[in-house]
Amino acid sequence: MAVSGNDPRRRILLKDVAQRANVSGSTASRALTDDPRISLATRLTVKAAAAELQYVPNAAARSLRVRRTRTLGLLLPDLRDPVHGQVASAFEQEARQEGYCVMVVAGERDLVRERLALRIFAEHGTDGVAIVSSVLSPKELRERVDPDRLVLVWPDHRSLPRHDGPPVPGVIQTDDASGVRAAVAHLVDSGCRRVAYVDSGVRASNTTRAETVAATLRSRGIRAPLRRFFASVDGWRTPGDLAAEIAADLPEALVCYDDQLALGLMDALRVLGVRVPDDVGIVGFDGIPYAGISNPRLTTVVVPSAEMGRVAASSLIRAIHDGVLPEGVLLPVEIVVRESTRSLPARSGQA
Amino acid sequence: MAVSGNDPRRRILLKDVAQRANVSGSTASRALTDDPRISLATRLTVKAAAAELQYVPNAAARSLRVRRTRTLGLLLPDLRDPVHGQVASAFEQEARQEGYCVMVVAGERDLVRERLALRIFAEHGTDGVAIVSSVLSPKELRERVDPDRLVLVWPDHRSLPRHDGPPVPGVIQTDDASGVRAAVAHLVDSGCRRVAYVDSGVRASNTTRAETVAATLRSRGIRAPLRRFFASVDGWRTPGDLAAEIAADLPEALVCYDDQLALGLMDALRVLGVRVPDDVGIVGFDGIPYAGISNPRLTTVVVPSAEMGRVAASSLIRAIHDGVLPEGVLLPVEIVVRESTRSLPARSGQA
DNA sequence: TACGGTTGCGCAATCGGTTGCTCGCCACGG
DNA sequence: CCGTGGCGAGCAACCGATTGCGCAACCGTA
Repeated sequence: MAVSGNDPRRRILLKDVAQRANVSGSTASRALTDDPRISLATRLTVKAAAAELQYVPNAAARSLRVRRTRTLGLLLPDLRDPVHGQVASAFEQEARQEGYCVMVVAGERDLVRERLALRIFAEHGTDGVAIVSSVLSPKELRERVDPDRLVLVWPDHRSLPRHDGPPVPGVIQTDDASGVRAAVAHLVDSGCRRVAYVDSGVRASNTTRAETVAATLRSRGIRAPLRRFFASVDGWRTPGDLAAEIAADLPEALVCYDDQLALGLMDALRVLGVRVPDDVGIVGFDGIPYAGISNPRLTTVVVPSAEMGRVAASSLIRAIHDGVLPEGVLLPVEIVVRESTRSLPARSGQA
Repeated sequence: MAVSGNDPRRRILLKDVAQRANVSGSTASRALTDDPRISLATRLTVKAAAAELQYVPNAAARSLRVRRTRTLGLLLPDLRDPVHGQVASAFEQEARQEGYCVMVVAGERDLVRERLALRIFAEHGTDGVAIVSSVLSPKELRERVDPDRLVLVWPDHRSLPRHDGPPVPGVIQTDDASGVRAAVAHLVDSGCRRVAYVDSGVRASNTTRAETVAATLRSRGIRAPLRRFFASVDGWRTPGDLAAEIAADLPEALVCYDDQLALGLMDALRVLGVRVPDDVGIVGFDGIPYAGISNPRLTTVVVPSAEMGRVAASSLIRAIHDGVLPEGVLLPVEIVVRESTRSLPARSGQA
């Protein structure tokens, strides 16, 4: 009565389950998907057989037929970066909860690699694609990927046009401008007038953000032109070099492109004997975990990275089901004041 | 004479390419894979047709037939953690270079989720699976996944038996013990005798590492029993609580389970007015980027995270091709002495 | 001219599920 | 007693690429 066949360790197919349950393959298939046409008794029999045999369906065969893979593509610049790690983590978690799995490619901010990634996604027939901070233009992206199955995640709206207008469908952004304004306002309120902006690099320059800094300063009655520094010029420069340039004519406060830069700068300034916040205030951007435990702790604009990933996944999945892209989202940011900036000057009671 | 069919935007199939090149589907297939049986002329024609039509092969159909997906599964605890981010990044990069793409699942140190991940990998027919620091036992893992297509990556050999023996095939580890010994030796050399070990948690306790600390101390003639602290007991405790416990009877130096813990502890100790390294020395483990720019900069045992990911991927791919698992690898670690520990007291010349 | 050997390519089966359509069976109503 | 309807299940086509086998054309040689 033992049922085990003559095969040693062949993979179990639907056919085997059907045989075990004394039904046809079609019935077995329908039973496993709870097709109402199949009687409850049969359904249970089939499921029991499947469980006993440890049946594992073949996704390739299935998706060949149904033209869906329950797979999402995620393209991001770098998995090492804490922000993108957060985004990827939340994206994957949300996707998994919805029964999707995620194919990840790190494009490394390289045009060729990113295009290749999109092609891989196409070959594998991902049901949807999410793209984080691509170096490809939104236009090109929408050409290469079905725009109805595409969400764009722009934690920093770099290279994406103004985000002040109405939300663009399928685009998930953070309210950077508000964050920058809050940061500058905080600095001005605490008595700083000579505020400079430290950008990541000349090429990847975030002009929009610098402009927001400048505009906010002007709106506070500070007319002096905004000083800008660049963390990288024509390749790379060490934080030390950057710090030296800054220390040569120290502003009262620095707004940095992101926390990583801010933290690196703090370290380099310390080497030069520049004290934070006494000699210069520093504000970061992103709110990475380490900003909360640095010495001094970093004042920063906290971006909801995890939320971005989660929203990206759920929007994408909704788009797949409904066939139409959900409205764009503009996520709020929040400034968290810590030790790297001075508190209000007038009433200098508090530390 | 225009060739364009009557279809609007149907996906291009191999059939279409074949038609365009006036050959059969089989010939088209072989031409695209550079089968030597196909004449050069035909090959070029077919490739030109494919390029013109922007043909994208259907991976599902292909893998259904050839029983290979050129996909690897990567299961790790968490994508947010800098170490795992490094591993994942390097793994993905190496895999991509070899023409494989990666399906990532974060198991969140949860048995159910990890098992589910393995099932997903099975359904999708990943050609191989890499597992980083699973909560599943190596035994169970090898039961659920073809052991010849499985590599285990254990950055911290937690829950994996001794790694002092010969390397186990398919297992990639770091030489933790050497790192710990080096760390303790450094502390003792710089004059510390009352060294304590701060573990991550009671449950996830890394007894092996604590034992190594103890053994090294003994070998240096320090007979006092090793004091141990735990970053989490029955759930969670704040770094502040932990720091308070430690500060109550301050050792001369702390060896921490990892950098994240060490950095958090430094912050909490600072709040309590404990100075590092003057009042207590601190050594971390992992060598995450922030350890190099913290204040004070953290002395730590640097683990080659990226190398682990890279080796994992290349080992796995070799296993897939050769059908047999490459030898296990024990990667060296390196202690980097920075500011969080005092330098040599007596002959304070060399580091 | 006939024949064996190459060379170049096509036919059709195949991978493993899914699904439109059909069919048998049974109960019920006329 | 026969027609009708509904229920449950099976047949066979299909998804799109790969590949074993066979075949035709063409070569050279006797």
